[in-house]
Amino acid sequence: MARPSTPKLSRTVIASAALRLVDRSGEFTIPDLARALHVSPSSLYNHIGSKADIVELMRGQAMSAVRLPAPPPEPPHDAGIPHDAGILHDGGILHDGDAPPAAVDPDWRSTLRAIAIGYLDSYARHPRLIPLLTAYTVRDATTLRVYDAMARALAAGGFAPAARLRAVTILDSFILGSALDAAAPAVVWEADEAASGEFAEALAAGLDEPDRARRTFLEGLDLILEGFSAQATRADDNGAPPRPQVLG
Amino acid sequence: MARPSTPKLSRTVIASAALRLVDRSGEFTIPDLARALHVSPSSLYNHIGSKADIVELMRGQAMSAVRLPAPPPEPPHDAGIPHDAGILHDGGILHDGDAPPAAVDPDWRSTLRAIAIGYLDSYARHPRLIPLLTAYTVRDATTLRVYDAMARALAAGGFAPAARLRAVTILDSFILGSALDAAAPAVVWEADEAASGEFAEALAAGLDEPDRARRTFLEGLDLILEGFSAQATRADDNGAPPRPQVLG
DNA sequence: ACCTGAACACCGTTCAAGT
DNA sequence: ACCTGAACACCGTTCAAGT
Repeated sequence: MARPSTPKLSRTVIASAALRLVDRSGEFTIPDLARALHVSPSSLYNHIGSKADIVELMRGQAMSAVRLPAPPPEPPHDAGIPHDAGILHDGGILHDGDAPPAAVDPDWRSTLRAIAIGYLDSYARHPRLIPLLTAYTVRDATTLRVYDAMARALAAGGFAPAARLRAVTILDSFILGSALDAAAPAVVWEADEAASGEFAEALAAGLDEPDRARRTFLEGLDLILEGFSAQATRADDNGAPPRPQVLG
Repeated sequence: MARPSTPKLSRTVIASAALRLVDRSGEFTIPDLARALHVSPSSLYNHIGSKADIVELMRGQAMSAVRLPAPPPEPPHDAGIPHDAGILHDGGILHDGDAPPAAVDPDWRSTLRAIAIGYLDSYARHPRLIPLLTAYTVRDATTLRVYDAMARALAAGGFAPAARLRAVTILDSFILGSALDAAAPAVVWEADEAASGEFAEALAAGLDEPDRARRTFLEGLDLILEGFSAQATRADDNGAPPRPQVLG
């Protein structure tokens, strides 16, 4: 049986099987993967170029679960579309009501927050994948979509391009770092190390709090978002006329 | 020449050579490492247990460069520290004052900032090492020292144990994430992907700003520290005696 | 176009043998 | 105690051969 009439493999099927192996054991090898797919190792190379390729496929699969607010419908430049698009609300700041041109999201902060949480949750669903992702630069289109959604929300909040890049980077760094922390408990406390001290005390008090990683993430996220709001307001006070601008 | 009178290897020498390989190429193999040390591969196993062992040694070596504020001189428990008992409560958890805050650091925020920057810089000196570190849980004593220094500064700022753990975790996550971002540019922008949009605009504006990664890190760090200060002040207002407040 | 088996270069680790 | 060479099981990748 050399070539089956209907292909046994596809990039999607390979990525799913690899992700299952990683979820279970934290790693995967080509022979393992081939075995899980009832296929010979060399068969995989009809669909992928290298093992690193498979890692990128897994990244895409994990990220495709992030739900994003609908991007603005790309209006032709004469459109006076009443903007209310699929934006998430959970009670935040309101900006004054004169309608500026581009993407208007009066609740940009809640939008940003929802994206960040969805982004973290996608990682959290596959904790053991995360270390594998850190070795490579992102080329995955799905992940870029997430970045773009964050950038859009920030633009709506008045962040100029350079400030926007810094803000996305700050969020991305914090999210990835938090995912790593959640994946492997950051520290193994070994009794003989130093059983006293302010950090030991902190560990004793908080380490087995249920949902610790996620609650800590939310606290940090809100700290950062609060800072962004302050930046936006400050730029506002400086008198940027129609739209608040956080300057580069 | 089986056993030389003076050993050719040591854990330190192995770690240094491995770190040099990683700095140069982003990876290391046992044969490569042996070659760099003019030694046979099997010789290494007289000093280390496994390849993962070497990674931990490299982590320790990288972290040993972090300069920390001197820890308090461990006073005997009758020491007459004038304790102004400014323990504050956090989220309803009341910490009574039977153990006075050991170190009174009126400038806890600057201290924390200095530690965080030193921590990031240690990573930044060995960017290609970072991905290798994410696969393992920290057991390295040097790294624990850094956590402890951060916890001490936070305690001086009035953070109760549980809040202290959350704050250390937030900082650690952000620092590691930032180091990863600095190590590999977070995104390769490929022209055919989507050459327009708010994120593309941001990349165009800011991607080749000199020192981008570090400046972005500092901005995020100050955002987080500002948030910590606000938390401390808020807890203060809830009825604890006033504490010195440092503005950044 | 897609699967297979054989083959290759390479890796991490072990171990008996040497001093 | 510490280095060596030989050996082992295993890995990622290639490729001619089959349909």
